[in-house]
Amino acid sequence: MSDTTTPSDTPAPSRHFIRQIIDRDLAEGKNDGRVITRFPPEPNGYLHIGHAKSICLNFGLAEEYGGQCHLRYDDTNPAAEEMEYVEAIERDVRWLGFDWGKHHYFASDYFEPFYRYAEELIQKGKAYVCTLSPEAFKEYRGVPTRPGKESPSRNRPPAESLDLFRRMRAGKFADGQYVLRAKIDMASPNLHMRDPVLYRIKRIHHHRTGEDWCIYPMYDFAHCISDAIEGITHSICTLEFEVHRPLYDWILEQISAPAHPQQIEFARLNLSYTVMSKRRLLQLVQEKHVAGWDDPRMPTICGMRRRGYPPEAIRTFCETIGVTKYDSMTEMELLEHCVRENLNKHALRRMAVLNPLRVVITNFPDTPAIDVKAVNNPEDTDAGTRTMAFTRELFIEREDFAEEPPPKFFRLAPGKSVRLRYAGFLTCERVEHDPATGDIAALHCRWDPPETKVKVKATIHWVSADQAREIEVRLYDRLFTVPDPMEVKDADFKRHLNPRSLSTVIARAEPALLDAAPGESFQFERTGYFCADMKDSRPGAPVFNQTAALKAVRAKKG
RNA sequence: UGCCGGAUGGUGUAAUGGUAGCACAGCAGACUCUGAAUCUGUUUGUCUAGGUUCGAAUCCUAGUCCGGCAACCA
Repeated sequence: MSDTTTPSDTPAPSRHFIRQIIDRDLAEGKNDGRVITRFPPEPNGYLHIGHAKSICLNFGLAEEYGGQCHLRYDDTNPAAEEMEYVEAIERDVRWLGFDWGKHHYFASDYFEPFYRYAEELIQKGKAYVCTLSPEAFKEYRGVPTRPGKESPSRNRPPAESLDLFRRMRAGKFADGQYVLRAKIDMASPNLHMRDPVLYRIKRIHHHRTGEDWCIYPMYDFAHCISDAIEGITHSICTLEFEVHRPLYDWILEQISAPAHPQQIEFARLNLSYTVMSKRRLLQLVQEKHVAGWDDPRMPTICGMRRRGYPPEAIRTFCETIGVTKYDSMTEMELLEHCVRENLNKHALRRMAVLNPLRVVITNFPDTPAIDVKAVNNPEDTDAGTRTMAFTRELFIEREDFAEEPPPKFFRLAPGKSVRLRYAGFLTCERVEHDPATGDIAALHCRWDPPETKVKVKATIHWVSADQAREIEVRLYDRLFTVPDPMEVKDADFKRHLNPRSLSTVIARAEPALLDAAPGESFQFERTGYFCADMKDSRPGAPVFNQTAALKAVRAKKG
């Protein structure tokens, strides 16, 4: 993919708090000046725009400081993890414009080291095999305001725990029968320090290690060690892991870890009019509220790709929103602004009429057609021009005509004139109604060539009725009707689903649009940005997804 | 009633003891063969109360409010 980002696309990077931490570390000579980050998705769902923020942060920081960013799958719980997701994640990260080079890892690659570190912990008396039932475990843990109780297993001699742990690995016990726990402090005000579970028994097929293991490490145990093994310097995660940091540090202090990375937390992205959790997105897919993970209405990376959002625009957005430590809700308008800003510069202009109204030119010259020259992109002279056939019968947008125009209506009305983009002027002489329905069936108009001096306040787009071809166009509105579908806890977010988030129309398009390559973006003049769908387009028969509408002042002013 | 974190216009952010700035959104205007884009102007802000200081968004104290934490999830 070409990098079309120009300096003006990208705001001057703010020295957000993570950059400041790294600057300070570098100044102090920490980590021998290395900056190694990682993006650690769990392969149990598709990536969304919130992940894009993390990807841009981690890969961006590595790039910026001449370091390295590892792509690592946090695949320590095989319950919902699948290779399908692994492949989708790679495609999405690459499409966003980032490259992990040879640094492509799986936490499951470290199952053996994890196990050895667990044994080390047991031998040091810092971990024990606990035989409490899950119910008892919960009760012993206590609540935030009350300390927990120590498990009877807590003082089990290391040798005995070691034996038990080895038998856990060997499959001698039932799922959930025993767990390995860290021996920390049952009275800690931080629940995560109350002898947290390190390993559990789960006989589940793992997407990479198959049936090799029946015990799997927990996130807290696996993540810090993975970071240490890979020599990560700055382990950047979201705010909810803040309370896990003492445990991250505790584990690395107890074992003979090769390094001790620094965990730094930032606020995850919230975007208005959508939801941002894999669980809820999965629900939308499974319950068929959308057509799949890559439905263009989804906030997933693949959905946005299909929608026609350029990766550069997403990266600009991620830089623009900044990085902080407090929860916020970013307005969808900002993302759309970044998308339009990019597409305005790069998308070729074409004409398509979404809701056609027939126009018959009463004084058309005695010729089948007149060739008119149209500019492909006024923002980019290199994009050249094209020729369009202007004919006696046209289609114009139904909303560009008003039989009884409201005040400040600039477009066509009985007796009024309007400019046709690149093709002279139209003056409405007669309105033809459908005798049965009374609907406007056609307009009979006088035409004046471009060189005529006609005073008009608007220019409208058009297509030749003979030459235009029918194309399927999908128009999108926001997925939800409210800015924060999750605002009311425990309520069903799906009740805010917008029933009109998708509408399909058959539009009339200028012939040049038929050649659109899947994934290619255009501006339909005066209408919006549209992208030829990558899945449903056929050669010569593209299907267009609306990427974003043009800002429509006319809606307000009549 | 516990612990951790946080609070700057409508929204997202910057300013790290020295003129509260930028972007989005809004509004108004200019320009325009896209009512787009572009350009110009503009409304709106430091959670509260004390304190330190010549000077506080920034430091201190107390309070208020918000978020996270009680999976053998990540």
